[in-house]
Amino acid sequence: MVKPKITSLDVAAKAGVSQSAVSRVFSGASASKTTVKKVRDAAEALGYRPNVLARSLITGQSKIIGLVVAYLDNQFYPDALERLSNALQEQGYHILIFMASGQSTDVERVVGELLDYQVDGIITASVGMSDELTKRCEAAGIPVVLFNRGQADTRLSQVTSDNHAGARKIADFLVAGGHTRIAHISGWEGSSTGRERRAGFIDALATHGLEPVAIADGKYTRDVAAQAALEMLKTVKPDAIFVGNDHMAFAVIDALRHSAQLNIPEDISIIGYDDVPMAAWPSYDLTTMRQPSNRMVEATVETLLAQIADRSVAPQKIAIDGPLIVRGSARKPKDM
Amino acid sequence: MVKPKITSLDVAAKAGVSQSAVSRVFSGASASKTTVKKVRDAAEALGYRPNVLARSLITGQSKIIGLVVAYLDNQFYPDALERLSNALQEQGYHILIFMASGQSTDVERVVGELLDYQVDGIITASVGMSDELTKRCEAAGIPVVLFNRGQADTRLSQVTSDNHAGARKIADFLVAGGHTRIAHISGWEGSSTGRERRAGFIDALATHGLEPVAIADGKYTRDVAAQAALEMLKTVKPDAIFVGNDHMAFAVIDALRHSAQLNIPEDISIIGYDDVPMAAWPSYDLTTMRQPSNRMVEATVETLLAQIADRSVAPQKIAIDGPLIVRGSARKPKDM
DNA sequence: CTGAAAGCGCTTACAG
DNA sequence: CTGAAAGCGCTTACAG
Repeated sequence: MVKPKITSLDVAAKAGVSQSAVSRVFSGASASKTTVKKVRDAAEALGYRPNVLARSLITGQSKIIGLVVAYLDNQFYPDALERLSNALQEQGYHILIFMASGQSTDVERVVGELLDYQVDGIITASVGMSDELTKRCEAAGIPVVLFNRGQADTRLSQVTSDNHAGARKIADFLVAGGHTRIAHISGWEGSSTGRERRAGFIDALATHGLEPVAIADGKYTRDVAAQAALEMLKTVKPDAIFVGNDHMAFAVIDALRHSAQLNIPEDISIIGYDDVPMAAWPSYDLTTMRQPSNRMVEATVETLLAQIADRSVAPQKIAIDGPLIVRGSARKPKDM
Repeated sequence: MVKPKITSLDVAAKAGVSQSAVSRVFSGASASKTTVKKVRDAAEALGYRPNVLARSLITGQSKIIGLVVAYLDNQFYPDALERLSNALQEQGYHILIFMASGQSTDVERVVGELLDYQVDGIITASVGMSDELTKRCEAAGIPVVLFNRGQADTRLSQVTSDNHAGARKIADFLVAGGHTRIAHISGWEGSSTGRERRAGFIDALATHGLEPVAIADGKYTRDVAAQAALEMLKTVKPDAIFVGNDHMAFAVIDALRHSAQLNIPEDISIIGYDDVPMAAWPSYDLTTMRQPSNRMVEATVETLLAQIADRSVAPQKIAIDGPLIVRGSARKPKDM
C-alpha cells in the first residue's frame, strides 16, 4: 500500500509545466505568479516535497550539521543540544548526532562517518580533535567548531566560557569568605576546561599568597570525584573544595553529607562550575560559575554558519564570560 | 585550499578500472581480489569515501533515522538517546534529531522536515502522532515507532514499559507499608504514560478497598508537581504520594523537605517512576519503578529495523516489565 | 568478473 | 519567464 515516491516530474505533469519550473518554484528562483500557483496547487494535491538529499548532490549543501558529543549524563550537554538543535533548525539545518567516548579512535571513526553524510559543518561538544582529523576536515572543506573545549590549532574554531577567569572568581570568593585550606578536584586533565580552570584557580590563589592544600583529577566522573573528596577529608582536611564541574560537585556533596556526615557549608564549602539546572535545586543549592549556555550556543551557530557561507572566513576562538552564581553551598564573605 | 571533492571516478582513474568496479567494491558486490586491492589502495591514497547521500538516491535508503524528542531535561531521555544512537550506529544507521515541544503543530512541522530528509524510519520519544501525520508516514512508507508512549492506532509500533502493572506494584507496596492516605501526582494527562500509570494505580488501590485521597496532574513539570504536593499537604494530608515520574518526584521531595520541613519517609513516603540515575543519589534515594531503558531501546531498534527491512511486517505494541527498586524514600512493609 | 550505460531526483546554465 | 538538457555521485541491470 506504499504510494510510489512522488517527484517533481509528477508535479510538473499535473501542473502542466516543465520539471524545471517545479524546481524553480521550490528552490526560490524566479517564476511567474501563475506558474507558482499552478505548481503549488499541484504539489499540495500530490503531497510533494523536494528531496533534500537529491538537492544536496547539486548544491553541495546537505543542510546537515554533525554533532559529536561524549557526556550526555552531565545535564549541561542535553541542555546545549536542545538549544543547538533549535537554533540550527531555525536556519534550515538539522543535527545528525554521534556519540563518542572521549577516546580518540572513537572520534576518528565518528568523523569518518560524518564525512560520509556530507555534513556541511561539525560541532564537537566536550570532545577534542586530533591533528589528523583536523586535516581531513580541512581537506574536505568542512568547518569545525569545538563547543566547550579549546585547542591550540588555529584551523579550528572554538567557543568556551572564560574558564581561567571563572576559576579566578571562585578562588577570590573562597578567600574572601575566609577559607584558608582550599582544595581542588579538577575536571579531567585531558580536557582544556579541566586544565584551564585548574590553572586559573591556582593563579588566583597565589595572588592571595595561598596554594591549594590538595589537587586531584576528578575525571568528570562522579565516583572518582566523590572518592577524591573523602580522601582529602582524611588527609589535608580542607575547609573548601572547588569542584571542576557541577556534575561532580553533586557527587562530592552527597559523599560529604552522607558518608562523612558533614554539613555544607558549615563544615566545608563546595563550589561547582556550569550552573546546570540542578544546581538551583534546594537539595544542592550550589554556588557555581555559570557557563552561559545560550550565548555559547549563539556564538557557536553564528561562527559555524559564517564559515559555511564563506570558507575563507577565519576560524574564531571565542571565550564568553559568565557570572558567579552565589547560593548556599559555600560560606559567603562577611560583607554579602 | 579546499581539495575538490574526490569521487569514485577519481578512484577508478587511479586504480585503472571502471567506475562501476569502484562502486562494486564499496557496495559489497562481487569483484575479483585484484580489483578489490587496486581499488582499496587507490581509495586509501586518495582518501575516498562513498557519498552516502548519492547512494541513497538509488538504493532508496538514507541510513538516517529521525528522532523526535520533547523532554531533554528529564534524564530518562538523554540516556535513551545515547543508547539509541549507539545501537543504531552499530547497524549502520544514524540519528537526525528534532526537538518538538509537545504541541501537535510542532510535531507536524517536524515530521514534514523529517520526510524531506528521506529518513528510513522515525522514532518519537515522549511524543504522540496525529492521525494525519500517521497517514503521511504510512503513505511515504516510513515506519514509525513510539518510544515510551502508546497510541491506539494499529499502524504505529510502540515500545513502553508496562505502565499499568508498574503502577499497581507501587500501590501494592504502599498499602503493604501501612499507608492509608495515599495521593497521586500524575504524569501529564495528555500522555499515555500519565494516564496508564494513574489508571493502574487507582485500580490496584481499589482492590485493597482504598482510593486516592487526592489526584493532581503534575504535567511532567517540576513546578507544577511541587505546587500540587504542597497543596495536598494543606488539604488532604497524605501519608504517601506516588509521583508520575522521577523528574517530578525530585521536585516534590525538595518542596516537602525545604518548604514544608518534612522528613522523608518518616513524615511522608514518596515513590517515583523511571529510575533515572539520579534516583540512586543519596540526596534522593528514591524508591521507584525502573523503566528498563536498555531493553526498551533494544526492542525499539529491533522493531524499527524489521519494518524497514520488510514493509509488510506488522507494527508491534511492546510493553516491557520492570522491577520496583526499593530505596529509602518510602516506608517499607514490616517484613522487608 | 568487468565496463558502458541508464537512471535516482534534483538544480542550473543555456537558449528561446 | 520557460523548457530541454546536462550533470551531481552513485548503483545496478545488461552485455560481454
